[in-house]
Amino acid sequence: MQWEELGAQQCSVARSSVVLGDRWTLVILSDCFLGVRRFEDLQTRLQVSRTTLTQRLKKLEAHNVLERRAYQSNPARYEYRLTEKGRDLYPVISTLLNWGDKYYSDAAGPPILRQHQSCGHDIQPILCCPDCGEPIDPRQVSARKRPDAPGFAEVIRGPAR
Amino acid sequence: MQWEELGAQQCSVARSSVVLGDRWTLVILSDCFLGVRRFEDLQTRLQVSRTTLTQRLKKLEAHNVLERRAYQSNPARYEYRLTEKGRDLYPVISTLLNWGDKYYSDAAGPPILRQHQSCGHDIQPILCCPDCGEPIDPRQVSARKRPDAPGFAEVIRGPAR
DNA sequence: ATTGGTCAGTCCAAAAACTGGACTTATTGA
DNA sequence: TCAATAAGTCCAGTTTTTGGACTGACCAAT
Repeated sequence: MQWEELGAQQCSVARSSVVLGDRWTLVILSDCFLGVRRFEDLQTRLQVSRTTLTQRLKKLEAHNVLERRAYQSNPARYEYRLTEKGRDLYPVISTLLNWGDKYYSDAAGPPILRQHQSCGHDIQPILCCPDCGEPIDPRQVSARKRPDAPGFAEVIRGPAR
Repeated sequence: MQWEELGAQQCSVARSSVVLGDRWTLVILSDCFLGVRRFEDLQTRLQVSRTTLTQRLKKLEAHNVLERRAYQSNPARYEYRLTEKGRDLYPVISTLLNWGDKYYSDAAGPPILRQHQSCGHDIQPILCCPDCGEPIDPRQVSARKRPDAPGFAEVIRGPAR
């Protein structure tokens, strides 16, 4: 199966993977959330090859995750900014960061600290139910296929196996 | 930079990307969360090449995200189950699903529905502050380098630019 | 007793993606 | 005039991914 064909699948994760599923995209976006906007900065910080970085930025722009914008002319220079669609990836990056912090940080703790301005604490955001407000326990969430959805998602997890 | 070298970086997202950052891993894990456990099922559902699926499963096992377990002998047959570390990826997959649902689902709505058993609603989990309980607005979260952390994360986003 | 099916892979050659590094173009500051 | 900065492009070599055929052990039906 080719890269783009994956997007035709009846699964939102598969469709998202067309844009996000490679070695670099998530780290690039993570840097974007830290405020890094320029080609040179990204390249230096991430040590990604220039070719690959160019391709990723083009792809993210094509998918409306980043916006390429001139910050000067003569010579024209561009920076990359998160769009609304891009900013909506914050929960993904943030939970990924939590996971990496838990399993891959050294004894001294996570390399990046996040502070919630509203309450002042250093936090690792957690997943909650928007209806009842309780923290989500994965075993309390059952998945099922939307009745009229096409495709064969026959195996669907019920509650708390 | 080589695949594994990326893991040496001072960034939890970079380290996570060593395991998760490719075309297939996230969709494979997504299927695991739906209860799919067997090689043939994954291959048929995802249409991934057998070679790649083998490699991904081996990698996920090596990184302790999945556990390979015999469910019969003669002939030996194996299934793949999420470990605790794997289950801890639920928030990542779940927020990714939210994003895909928002930007890539058709008019009829998301292909997979998730129901919170505790309160009975179909939900899309949201990110909350574990301290004050409020939903997270990314602009209310500032990131900074842990003071003694090595590496050069010079550009760090302050609050609400 | 043979045939066909299931399952978890392995093996291969071709195609696609990624790599480091040199190069380009236009400007500014020393 | 020389060096530096910035956002890329270009190239040839390496690494990954691909589809599809194949394997080996069993089972169930003819």
